[in-house]
Amino acid sequence: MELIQLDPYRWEVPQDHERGMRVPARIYADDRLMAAIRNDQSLVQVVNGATLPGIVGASLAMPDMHFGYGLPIGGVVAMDPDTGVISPGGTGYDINCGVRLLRSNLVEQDVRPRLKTLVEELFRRIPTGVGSRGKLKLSPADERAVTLRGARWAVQQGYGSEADLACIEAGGCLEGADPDKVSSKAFERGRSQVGTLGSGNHFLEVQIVDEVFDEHIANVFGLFAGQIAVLIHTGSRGFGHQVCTDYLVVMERCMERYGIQLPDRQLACAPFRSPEGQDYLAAMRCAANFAFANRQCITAWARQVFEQVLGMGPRDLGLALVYDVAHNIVKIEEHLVNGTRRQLVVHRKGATRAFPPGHPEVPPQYRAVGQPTLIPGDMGRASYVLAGTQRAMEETFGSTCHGAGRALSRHAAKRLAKGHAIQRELEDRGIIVRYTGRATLMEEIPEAYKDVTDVVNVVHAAGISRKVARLRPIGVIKG
DNA sequence: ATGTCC
Repeated sequence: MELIQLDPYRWEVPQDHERGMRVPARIYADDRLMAAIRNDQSLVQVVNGATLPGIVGASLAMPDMHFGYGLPIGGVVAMDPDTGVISPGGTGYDINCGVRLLRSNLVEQDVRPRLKTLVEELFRRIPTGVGSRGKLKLSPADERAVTLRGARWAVQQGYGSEADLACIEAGGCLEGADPDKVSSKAFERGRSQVGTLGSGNHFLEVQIVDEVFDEHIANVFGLFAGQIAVLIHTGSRGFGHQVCTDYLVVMERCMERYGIQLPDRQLACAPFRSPEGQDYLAAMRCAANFAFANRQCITAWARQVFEQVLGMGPRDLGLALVYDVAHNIVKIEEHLVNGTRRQLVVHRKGATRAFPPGHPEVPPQYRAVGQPTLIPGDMGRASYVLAGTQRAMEETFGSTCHGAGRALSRHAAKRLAKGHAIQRELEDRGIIVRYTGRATLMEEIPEAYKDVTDVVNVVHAAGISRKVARLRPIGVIKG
């Protein structure tokens, strides 16, 4: 297909009517990242996204893009609510997979002597792995409350504070969730999974702020070089997975009736205003709220572990929430399209909201500098804190990348990891790792990922977010 | 990502 380089960081596949494209596809990458993308199936997927009814602007892909279900991971598509569709594959299986960052009053020498104990206690207290079950015993009524109230439910149970809620995307609770649109099977799978980490690239890391790129914004976010921080990466576990599974079936059944034809059945979708579309939206919001509550509970336990292991009180620790972002979600947002304010159905799938300075949805304490945007990398290299920009608002519906992005398939990663003592190799570099699944650790070997620094440099240079700080892991727990 | 095939 035709792929035109617009500038050093932007590429376009022009609208091709024969392919059914309604808009162009646009990809953010430099030459090196594009070399990996060019012959990848994910390029076909971002082009396929351009065929979705009602799509506005362009089908977008971030530099961490890689192959996913239907749309690439790293994709952003925005639809007109009156003429467009909503697509479960445009959000992904792990609804509201996301990340939250806690800052602290600590520096490395405060934790290094107790680091092994700290990581072991975090691992003991926070359930990890596929099928992991938490210590919370929820009644069906409790679980419904989780889906309606999100992180607020967790705070009301004593897990964290009101101050935390102010530092979560959407306040940790999406309006319009309807548990009656969620299957009993999803509720059964989720019942024991609030407050669990899961598997794959999900993790809790103890990190050090390794380099500050923007002193002013870092200061506003409460970050400084040498500081200890905690990054928590998890989602809606089996609950969201089941919601996605259920609604893919619903959409596949109704697409023909709505006269929707697409190049890939994995893009299954329904008109946004249809009953099926609205039901998915309400169920997706339940799963998003489940994930916000999940991260909130884990946060409370992480704080307790720090207090016990370091023998410090909460005020001295200062483990305050910097921010919590969703990576896989559908949001109804207002955007300027060719000079006109419009409500749009924004699908972010492996992409992060990056709202600019002055945006009303950025918490007041950060509003002058833009929304904190959290980019987890692999467990051996780094993660980043970025800030949202006006250019993101103008070009990417206020979105940026979400992580390093896989360079190797899980199978290829396992093959590469054979013969590596991953845990020991990381420990030799001062990174303590505790994990549940050996196979997962192999799939997550740092070399399986693109270098998150390359990805972040592209979104920074393209102007769709601004580099604030780099963090490096010293303690990791994984599923 | 996921009770990694009910």
